Amino acid sequence: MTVLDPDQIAEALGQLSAAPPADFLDRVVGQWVRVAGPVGELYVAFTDHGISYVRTAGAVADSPARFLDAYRSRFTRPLRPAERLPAGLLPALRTGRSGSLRFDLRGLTPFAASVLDATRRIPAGQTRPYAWVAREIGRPAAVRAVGTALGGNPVPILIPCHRVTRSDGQVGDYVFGTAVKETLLRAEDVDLERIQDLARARVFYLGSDTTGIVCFPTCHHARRITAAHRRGFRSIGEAVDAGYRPCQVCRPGAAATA
DNA sequence: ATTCCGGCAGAGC
DNA sequence: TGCTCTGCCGGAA
Repeated sequence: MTVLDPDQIAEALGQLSAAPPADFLDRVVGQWVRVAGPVGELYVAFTDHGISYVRTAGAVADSPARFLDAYRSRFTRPLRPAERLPAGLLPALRTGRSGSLRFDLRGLTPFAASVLDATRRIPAGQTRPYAWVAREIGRPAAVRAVGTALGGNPVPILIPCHRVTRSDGQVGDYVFGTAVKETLLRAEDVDLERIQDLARARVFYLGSDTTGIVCFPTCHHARRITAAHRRGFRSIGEAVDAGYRPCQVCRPGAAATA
């Protein structure tokens, strides 16, 4: 075995510190930008893997310093100002469709990651219940845990947890408060009054008697049902008993086991 | 309508 | 480790 000379070691270390990889900074410290969003401005943090953290910048109290502090306490690392925006960020904010965005969601538990993955698939202008998310990810009884996971969504607005609402027709809670959740949904043309009117009548699903398909009220297909053929249901079981089957697009309930 | 528990994942101790 | 508590809920009473 060769014993290394201390001078050789020092020289080797010197070379290490003198020649870091060109992208070293990007790998260790993320960047942040402030951009216009649907509810005022947003702070957006990202790494070379994708967008990692989003907060609103609307309130006076939500200063850049507070954002940077919040980021540091959650990720235990700093941010530096970005030179340019993450690809696709502005179109995603404009359309509410974040399908092509890259996210850096390392650090989430597998459960939380699957919750966000299901949530991401809810189209703009539509809503799904917490219980729907739970069922989609194969944990139908983890309804409350879904709410907890969404409460920790590091990238709200972009991964649209505001589109997850309560089964009883109420919008439910939200990181930035129920009022902001309502504003976001109205901006996407969700008719909250109609949903609540239906809920008051104990209607949580809508079917078409011409197709025999039953949907969530905000499903793209439900919006096409003409009034004369529209029928409301209190539960999927009630709809199935009436000869309807759940829509395969919005998947409002377990498909009939033929 | 309201209230009350059950289910469950994760954080904190 | 294991135990306890809490939380963007749901459904039954």
